[in-house]
Amino acid sequence: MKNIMLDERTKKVLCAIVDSYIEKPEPVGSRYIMKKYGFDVCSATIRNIMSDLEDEGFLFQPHTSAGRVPTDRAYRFYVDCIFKETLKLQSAEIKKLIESLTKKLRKLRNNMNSLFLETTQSLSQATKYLGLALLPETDKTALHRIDFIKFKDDFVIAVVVNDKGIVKNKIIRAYPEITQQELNSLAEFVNANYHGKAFDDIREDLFVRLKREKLYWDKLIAKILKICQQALYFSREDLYISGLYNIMHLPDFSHIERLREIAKTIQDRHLLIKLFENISEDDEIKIIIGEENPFEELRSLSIIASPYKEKDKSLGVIALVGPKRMDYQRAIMLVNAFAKSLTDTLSE
Amino acid sequence: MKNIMLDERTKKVLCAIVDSYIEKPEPVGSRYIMKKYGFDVCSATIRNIMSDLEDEGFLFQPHTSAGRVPTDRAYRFYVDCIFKETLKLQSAEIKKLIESLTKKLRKLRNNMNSLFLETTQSLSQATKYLGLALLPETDKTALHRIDFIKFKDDFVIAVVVNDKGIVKNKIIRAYPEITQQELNSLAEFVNANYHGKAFDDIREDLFVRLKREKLYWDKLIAKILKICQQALYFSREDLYISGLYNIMHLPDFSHIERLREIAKTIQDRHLLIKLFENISEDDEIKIIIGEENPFEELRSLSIIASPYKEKDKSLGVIALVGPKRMDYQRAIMLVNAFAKSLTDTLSE
DNA sequence: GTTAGCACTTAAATATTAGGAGTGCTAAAA
DNA sequence: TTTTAGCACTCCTAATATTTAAGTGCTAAC
Repeated sequence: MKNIMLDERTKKVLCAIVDSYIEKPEPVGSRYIMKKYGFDVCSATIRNIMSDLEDEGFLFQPHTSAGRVPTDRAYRFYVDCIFKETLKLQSAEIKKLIESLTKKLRKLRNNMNSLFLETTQSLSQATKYLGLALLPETDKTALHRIDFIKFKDDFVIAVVVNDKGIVKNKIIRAYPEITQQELNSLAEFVNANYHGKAFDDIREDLFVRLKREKLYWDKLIAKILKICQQALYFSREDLYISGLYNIMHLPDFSHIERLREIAKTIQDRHLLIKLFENISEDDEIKIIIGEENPFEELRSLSIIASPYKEKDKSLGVIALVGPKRMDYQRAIMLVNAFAKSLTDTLSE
Repeated sequence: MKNIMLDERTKKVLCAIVDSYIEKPEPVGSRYIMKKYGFDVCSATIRNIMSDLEDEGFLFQPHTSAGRVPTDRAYRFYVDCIFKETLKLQSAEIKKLIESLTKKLRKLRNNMNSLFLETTQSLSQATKYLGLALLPETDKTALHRIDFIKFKDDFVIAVVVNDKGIVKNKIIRAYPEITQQELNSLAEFVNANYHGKAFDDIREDLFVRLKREKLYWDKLIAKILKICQQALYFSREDLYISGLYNIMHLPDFSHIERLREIAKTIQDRHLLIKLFENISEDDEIKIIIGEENPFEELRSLSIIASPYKEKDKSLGVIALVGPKRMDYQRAIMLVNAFAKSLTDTLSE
C-alpha cells in the first residue's frame, strides 16, 4: 500500500491515537483525543479525521459505536514519525539503566555466555518484553585454538575456542585408523598457522594447504580433510531468550492463545535465528511490525532488533520481541542504547 | 496425617473418584460414580461413603451442592494403590513408543546433548506434560581428557571432556605468568595420570600428588592448584526442559496464573536441579504430589522422576512435571520405561 | 446398613435491562 | 469550504433477574 500524503493535523491525530492506545489498550474516542492531546478543534472534527484515517487503512473500528484501534499500518506510520528523534533521546531512567548495564558487562567481558545472558535479562527486565540476543557468528570471529580429541574409536570431538572465548564443540564420526597422536599434529598445525585468523579465511586456505603440503599424514589426507571441514563449520544456534515470565504479565498476552504463539516462537528458535541472521548484516536498528514479518508465525508480534559490533564489524543481534501494541519509543531507545553498550564493551 | 484404614469398598470408591477426576476435571457426583464404575449399591450409599472420605481429608467439596474433588491426599492414596501394579503393566502403545525411542537413542549414543533432548521431547510429546532430564553429574563420570587454553593474558579456559563425550568448559581467572607451554604440561600430566578416572578421585588425588611431585612448575604450584581446583569442579546445571507448548494445551493450565507458575519454574531451574539431585541417588521412581514437595513454589504441581543409570551406577534423572491432576498411571509407565530405555542405551 | 424419596443449595447458563461511550449525520456558523 | 453544535442511533458492558440442572443431605422405610 503506497503512502498517502497526510496533512500535519491528521498526522498528529494519528500519532495521538497510537500513543493513547499504546498507553491503554482500549479503542480511542474522538473526544478523548481532543481533550487529552489538547487539540483546538471540536470532537466532530477529530471524528471526521478519524473517519478519513479509517478509509486509508490506518484505523479500525471494532464495532460501529466504538472508538478506533490502530492497524499495523498506523504503528508503522507512528514509528517512522518518532524514529529519528527517538534515537537522539535518552531519558534519565534509561541513562541510569545503561550505566549500570555497562558496568556489569565490563566485568563479564571475558565470559560471553554470561555477558549475553545478562544483556537479555536486563532488556526484558526493563521492558517486560522478551529480550533476545544472537551470539557472534563463529564465522565472523577468529580462531583462538582448536583441539581434536579422539573419542571411543570412531569419533572425534573437535573443540574450538574463538577469539571471544566462546567454546564450541562438535562430535564428528571419524575413522578408527586415526590416532590421537595424528590428531594432535593436525591441531598443532592448524593452531600454528591459523591462530587469530578468521574462520572464513581458514576454511578457504586450510584445504588447499593441507592438500599441497600433505605432510606426513599422507594416507589419511581425505579423512582429515573431512574432519576439518566439519570442525570448522558451525551453524548458528546460540540464541538467548529471556523474559517469558515477564511477558506473561502484559495485558496483550492475557489470553492463552497469544501465549501459545509466544511459546511456539521460543520453541522454534530457528525462525528467529533466520530472521536475525539477515538483520545482523544491517547497520541500524530494524523494526518489524506485525504483518511486515516475513515469517507468518511471527506476524502477531513486533520486533525491534539492532546489530552489535566489535569496532566496525557487526557480530550479532540483540532484540526485543513484544506485542504490536508496544511502547516503541522506549523499546527503540533501550535496544539502541543496549546495543551501543554491548558494542563498546566488545570493542574495548 | 496418619493413614486411616479404609475398607475395600471405600478404597474402590476413592480410586474411582480420582480416576474420574483425572479423566475429566469436574467435581464427581455419587450417581456418576455408581453408574460409570458399576457399583452395586445406590447413589445414597456412595454419598455416605463420600461424606466419610471428605471427613478423612481425601475429598473436597467446592460448594455444598457440588460433587467432590480429590485432595492431594487422595492422589497419594491412589498412586500408592496403583503403583506396584503399574510398573508391571505396559500397553501396546507404550511398547511401541519405547521401541521407537530406543532406536533413536541408540543412534545418538555418542551425542549426549541430542540424546537427552530427544528423551525430554519424546516424554513431553507422549504425555503433554513437561519432560525433563538432568544430565549425568560430572562427578559421577570419568575424565576423558582435559585441556587448558590460555586466553587473553589473565584467563585460562579449561575444557573437560568426560567419558560420556560431554564437553564442559570453564573460564578461570588466572595469572599472566603462566604460559601456554606450562598449561600444556599440566594437561599432559593430568591426562596421562587420570584418563578414565572418576572426577571425585581425581580431585582427591591430584592435589596431593601435585604438591608431592612438584615437577618443574615449582614456583607456580599454588596458582596451578587453584586452576585445577576450579577446572575439576562443575556444578550441576544441565537440565533439559521440553514441552512448554504442549503443557499449554492442558485444561489445568488454561488460567494464566497457572502458566506463570510454570514459566517461573522453568526460569528458576536451580530449584528443579536441587530437587533432582537428591532423587538421582534413589533407586526407584519417585512421585511427588503437590503439597509433598519440599519446595513451596512447586506445590501446585506433581512430579514423576526416575533415575537412569549406567550399569548399576545412577547418573541422573528424567522426569515429568505436570498438574496434580495427572494421569499417574500413564506417566509412571512412561517415565519408568523411558528410564529403562535410557539406562539400556547408556549401559550397552 | 441400605435404599427411595424429596427438599434444598448452588453454580452456571440464559435473558433482561439499564447505562454509557462513541459514532454519524444534519444544519448552521465561521 | 471547513468547522461546530446538536441529536438520534448503535452496540457494548455491566448489573440484575430467571431458569436450569446437578448434586447433596436428610428422613423414614426396607
